Amino acid sequence: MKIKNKKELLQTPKGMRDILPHDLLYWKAVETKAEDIARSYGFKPIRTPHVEKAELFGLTLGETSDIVEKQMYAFKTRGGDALVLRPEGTVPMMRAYFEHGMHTWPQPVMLYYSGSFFRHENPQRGRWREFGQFGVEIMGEESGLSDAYIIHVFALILQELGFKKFTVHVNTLGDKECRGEFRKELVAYYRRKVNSICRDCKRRLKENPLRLLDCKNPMCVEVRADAPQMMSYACLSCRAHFKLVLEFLDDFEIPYKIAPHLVRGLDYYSRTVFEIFADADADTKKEKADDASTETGGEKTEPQKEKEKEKENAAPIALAAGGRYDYLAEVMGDRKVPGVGGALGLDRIVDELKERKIVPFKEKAPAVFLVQIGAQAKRKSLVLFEQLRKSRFGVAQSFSRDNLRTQLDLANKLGAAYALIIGQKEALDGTVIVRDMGSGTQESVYQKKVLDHLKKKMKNS
RNA sequence: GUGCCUAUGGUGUAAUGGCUAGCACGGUUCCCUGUGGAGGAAUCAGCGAGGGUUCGAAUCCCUCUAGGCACCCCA
Repeated sequence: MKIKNKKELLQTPKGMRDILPHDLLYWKAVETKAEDIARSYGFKPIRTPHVEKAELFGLTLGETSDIVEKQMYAFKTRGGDALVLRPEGTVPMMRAYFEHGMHTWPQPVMLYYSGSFFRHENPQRGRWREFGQFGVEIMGEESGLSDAYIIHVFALILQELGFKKFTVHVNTLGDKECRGEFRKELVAYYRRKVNSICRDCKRRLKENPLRLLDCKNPMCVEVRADAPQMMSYACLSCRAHFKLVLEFLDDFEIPYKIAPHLVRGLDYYSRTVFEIFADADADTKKEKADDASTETGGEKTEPQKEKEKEKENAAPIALAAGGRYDYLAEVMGDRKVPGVGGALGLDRIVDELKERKIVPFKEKAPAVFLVQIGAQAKRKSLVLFEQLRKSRFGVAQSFSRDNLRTQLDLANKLGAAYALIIGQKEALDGTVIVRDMGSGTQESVYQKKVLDHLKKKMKNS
């Protein structure tokens, strides 16, 4: 691989991106909200390495799964260890559970994490090669309450972030026995219909039959209508479990929909699986309509129209997803550890928030802007800066500038309530000019008294 | 990995194959080291890369690269 030009060198690798200051404020706000809620529901934070042993995922996700075969960032260390960038969060959690003997902790163990995960695939809407996930896990608890609890936490996070409407799609995959039964029937059914399904589905029939159910090809959708449903094959205990989950969801007043075709390909999944979609927001739709009506036609360029079309036709993207994984632990260790968990897709949530013009943080304008002219004044105002900051004032400054106009201009742009001006004269006689940026009125105050003076002013306003 | 579409300053955009690639926002400096929100001036900065067609290419063609969307897949 040759670097053909410098521009290419100055670009993030494919599917990777910088999160710039403005966007990072969104990220932080989302993470903070998620963290607050997770904490208040009893989850404890954990951080695991970005790198794990390659075999860990091979073992748990299946050597032949797409993820393991094609989508992992894998490399060998100088010592010859085969490592990978973590492609997901649940397996490392379970690894940590075993490594640190968490079965001796009070059960269930409830953890949350936030960080980057890596998947080497072609990027598209809401899918990056490095992506952020906030996840919660409940390990060591079999009851359907924990499934609903997890869903509730995610729903609450989305709600408090400002998503007015969302829907939880939920389904049960049964356990090893009843799912096996179901899968057999499903395969048998599709074998009979093999001539009416798409080519991909013919492949799925052999490799991953559960996936037959979520093919979008119209032909296959038709075939699916009469396909056997998991619910009819679920054993008594799985049914009871699912019923319990739904009852709790009712209690939590979470809008859910049973999605009989929602499946997971991996073997370690069992029983509950869910995905959460934000509904098209009424406000956003209205705004779009307004946009359209103000455009008296023909003014938008073709590419713009194309872009809008793309957006409108875009399939809804899951903001959160997860499920129960009662069989994961058995594959990894010598102990059965039931578990349930899921993750929020941070990239997608930030995208959706911006799309809906929801701003989950307050941009704080500084209360005070320090303006200084001349070397001596700079020293004085640095001292003042420290005092103000310690007293928890929002302070801004621009010590690299000397021009008074420029500094006031900046103070104005930042939206500071007051400008404190120290020049040669003030530096000498120990005063400071307090300028009200709203009214333009100013008064001269002794530097020693300026703190109290400002406190009073802020109180009154 | 496959298919379709796209690529012009930092951002958003304009230019029947033909003048020095235009405009808006932005950055910096100045008008103006002692008073911001308004002006004015200067300045920064671009045709993704390579090749071809042509007297002449931002524009047409090919390759590459990157991006978007979808497929695959989604732990």
